[in-house]
Amino acid sequence: MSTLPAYQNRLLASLSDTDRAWLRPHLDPVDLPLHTVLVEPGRPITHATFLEAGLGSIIVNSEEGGRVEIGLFGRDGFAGTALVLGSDRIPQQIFMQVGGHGHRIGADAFIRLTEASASLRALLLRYTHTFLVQTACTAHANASAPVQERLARWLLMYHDRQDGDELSITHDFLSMMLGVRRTTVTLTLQLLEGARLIQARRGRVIVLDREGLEGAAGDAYGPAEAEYERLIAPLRRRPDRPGPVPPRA
Amino acid sequence: MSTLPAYQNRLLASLSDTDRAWLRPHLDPVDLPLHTVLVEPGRPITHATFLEAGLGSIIVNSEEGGRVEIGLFGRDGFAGTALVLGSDRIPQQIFMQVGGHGHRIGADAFIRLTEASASLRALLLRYTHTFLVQTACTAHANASAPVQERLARWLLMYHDRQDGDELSITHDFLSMMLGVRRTTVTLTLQLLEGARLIQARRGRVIVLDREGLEGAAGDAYGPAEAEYERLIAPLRRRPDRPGPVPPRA
DNA sequence: CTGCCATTGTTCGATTTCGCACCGATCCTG
DNA sequence: CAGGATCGGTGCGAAATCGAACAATGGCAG
Repeated sequence: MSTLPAYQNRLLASLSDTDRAWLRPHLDPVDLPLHTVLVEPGRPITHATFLEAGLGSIIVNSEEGGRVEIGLFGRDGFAGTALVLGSDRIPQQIFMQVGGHGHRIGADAFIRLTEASASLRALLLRYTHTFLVQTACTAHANASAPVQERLARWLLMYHDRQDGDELSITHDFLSMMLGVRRTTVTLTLQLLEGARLIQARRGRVIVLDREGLEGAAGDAYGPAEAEYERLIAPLRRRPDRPGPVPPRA
Repeated sequence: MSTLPAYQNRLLASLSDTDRAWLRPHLDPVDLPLHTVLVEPGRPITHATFLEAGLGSIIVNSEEGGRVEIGLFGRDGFAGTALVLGSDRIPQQIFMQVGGHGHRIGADAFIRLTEASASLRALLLRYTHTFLVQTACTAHANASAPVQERLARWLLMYHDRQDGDELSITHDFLSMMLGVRRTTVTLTLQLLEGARLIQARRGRVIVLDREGLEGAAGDAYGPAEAEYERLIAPLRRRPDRPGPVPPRA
């Protein structure tokens, strides 16, 4: 390997050497602490941001104070898909739900590069497609899946994009993301815990049985992830090398 | 005017003369009766289809038989956005929810043309962006809006894309689209009728008070439509010439 | 060590929506 | 115009979820 560390971001890692070398000088490393706002609703998007670590949420801020998440991404994607689609803004907000870091590029330069390189554009558009499918799955889940399935799906999506099996989240936060009451989240987490699928700790959730969770998530989990793996790259870290906390068999 | 009738389809009508002339020889007129399937889930997309009249639905066919609509389009859009994003298939189904007709173009030729003309591609991508926003609004509505708001929103989206104020739909169909029971639809329609916003007839709904409906739809209706008008063209027919049934003031 | 505060757990009634059953009304077709 | 299918309306009890209040817990700061 070279001294240049490989990108953790799946998109940057999937680029051709040519595209990557071309893009690299424009990418600024950026620290992204918890709650950093990447895109403000209705305001011009200033940067495209590729995550190396952490999680970003796309949320709708309804006027009555209700906030609902409609999509989520980590090192599998980036913030600013609208720029590739030819819009300089979106009506939703994107913020860091789990702190991390990444690389960003100014909107103007980003647009110029995507217009100039068909292969770069194609990759980012394929990612946008998978994100559209994810949003469609969210709409599907919200319409017909009970809270337990939605919650399981959400935990899986988080788990897909993080190392290890410990997820940092509070019930309160989950209740906002899913658009349900906090006490419903508490109750539902207890159900999942009773089924030995997870373990709940203060401020965190530990995934015990991933396959079980997938079963509990219903069919709203899966299509978007399959689409990502079909069109981009493996979503999760290959489990060939067990993580730092191997399950006691 | 020339003898060539103007396209009713907003996208085709928005094209530059050059793009339109270039695209025209590839467009085949196609009749699209009720329930015609435009895109089969998981199968290669064969055509891009631009509607001139009628309505298409993107739906998720879950395994338990539950079908939920995640988006809808009429002469404002087209079926096959995934082709522009670089995917040859989608996990959802697209079918005609209201019969009509349109123009279609084979997938291969369509991809070639969109890759060759940046202006054509840009328009179609902007449309894709508005559709993504629509899907996001659907996810939002499904998560937090009561049935009444979702129903009002759905009627408005239909109304936006049809001439006149009479919408052809059955309670049964609405219940599938919204993912609720039929009797809930019946009940909710009665509420809207009681508020003088609509009039329900067998197999149809007549919009009486559009502004009132917009009020009843909550904030999940609006953002997607505003985005369309900002980036593409007016969505509804201009109300400067009243329709065939002017309201009795 | 101690006190504060975010987080979690529990309870209760109210409300929405579900799931099913049944019946009447309307429309289409032969 | 008669049959048959579709569509709309109604009435239950059951389940999920809501909304609000309150207690218990754990972690961090002073």
